[in-house]
Order: sequence, then C-alpha cells, then structure tokens
Amino acid sequence: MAYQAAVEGQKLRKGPWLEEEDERLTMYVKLKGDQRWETLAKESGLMRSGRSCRLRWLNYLRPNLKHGHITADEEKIIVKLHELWGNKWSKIAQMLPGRTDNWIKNYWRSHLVKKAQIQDGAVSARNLQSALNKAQQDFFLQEGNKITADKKYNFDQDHESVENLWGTKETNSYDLGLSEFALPSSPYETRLSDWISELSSEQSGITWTPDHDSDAWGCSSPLWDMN
DNA sequence: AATAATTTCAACCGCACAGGA
DNA sequence: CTCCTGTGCGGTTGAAATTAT
Repeated sequence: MAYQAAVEGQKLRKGPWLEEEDERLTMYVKLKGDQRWETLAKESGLMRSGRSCRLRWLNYLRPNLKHGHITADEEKIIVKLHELWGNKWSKIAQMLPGRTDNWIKNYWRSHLVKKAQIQDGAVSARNLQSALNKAQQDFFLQEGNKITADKKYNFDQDHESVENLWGTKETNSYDLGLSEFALPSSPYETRLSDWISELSSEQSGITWTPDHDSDAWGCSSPLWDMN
C-alpha cells in the first residue's frame, strides 16, 4: 500500500505528537489551509504522513473543539442518531458541534461494551452491579439531568431495565423519547425534540440514501442554530 | 500504599471512493 | 477504461489515566 510504503520508505514518525509538531502543523494549516494533506505534510517538513497530519488536526488541533465531558443533551443526541444511522460517526459528528467522529465513536464504544457485557450475562454479579452503578451515576448525575423519583429507571431490577435505558433495535426507536428524560425544556432540547419527531415522520419506511439524507437533514440549518 | 482491573482516548490501519492523468 | 493519488470513514489497538480491591 502507498501509505505503508511512505511510512517505511521515508521513515515517517508515528505515535503521539510532540508539542513542537503540533505548533508546526497548526502554523502550516493556517498558512495553506486544511486541504491537500500530503502536500502540506511534505512542505511543513514534519516527518508525518498526510493522513496523520489530517487526523491530528481534525481530532485535536482544530479550533472550537470540545475536549470536556459530554453533556446530557449531547448524550441523547448521540443515542438518537445512532439508532437512526448506526455507526455513521462522521455524520453524527456533524450534528454535534465541537465533537469529532473519533470522539463520538470512542464514547459510544465505551458504553456499548458495558451494555454488551450486561446483556450477554458474561459478567460476574459484582461486575454487573458495578456497571449498573456506574451507568446510573453517569446518566442521572449529569448536571441538569433532574429526574423525579417516579420517573427514574430502577437499575436494581433485572436486565430488562437496562435495555430500556439504552433502547434496542427491537424496541420502537422512539421509546426513548425525550419526555421520558423528564428534563426541563431548554431551547436546545425543544429543537431536538421537534427535529427528531419531524424526522421520524419523514423516515417511516424510507431507506436512507446519501442523496436523501443530505437534503432531509438540512445541514444548512443545524440543530445548534437557535436563531 | 501497592497492585490489579477497567476505562478513556489518541492514533493507526485497511478499505472505499472520487477525481485527475 | 484503467491506474494512481489523495481523502474520508469506520474498526481496532495500546498507552496512559483512573478506579477498585
């Protein structure tokens, strides 16, 4: 493969980026723009492949990236969009300003692992309890995620309740509707709700195609645009 | 306090696709 | 039409950090 040959042939650097490399890359991207990565990699003198530069820029150096903890809103969006689109991380990332596909993929994966472990019963009773407690903490102790006692899911029950929390392919995609979260309605939340219900009506019986989705989702008016 | 287990996340890899020669 | 190059995407890996025992 060309990439492999380049790495081996030119002794390109791999692994974690140094601060110095970051600075250099940032400078060159500002100078040349974030296109033509192979050219940029060569011109910058960085001993990195173009794709390595691209990845570093997109996932770490790019301005306006969020590196902090996920918000309750973001988590719900991810869950919803994953139900709709599956592992289309880049697509999901487009709906979450400041988050990268890589970040979302990592986030989802760490949760999926927990879910899978719980569902296949391949964990010890102790690990199960630990996973449940962790999920409960993570989910309900989110700042602003105020759930009344009667609405709160009972994590101490059987594994069914865990499935309900996360939703499954077999259940109605909208069983995890926003109302169940019993959150105060922020403008963001309201818009999300509208957006998803609108989609659900458009979506019934429709298979996604690249042409279709780009229109239907109207990327010109993204979710976070409150104006 | 030490060690083991688990989680997180940056980075790599292979594949697919688009566009140009 | 075919080949080549660059780019984007999704899956996977592994080191570092964190948490549990």
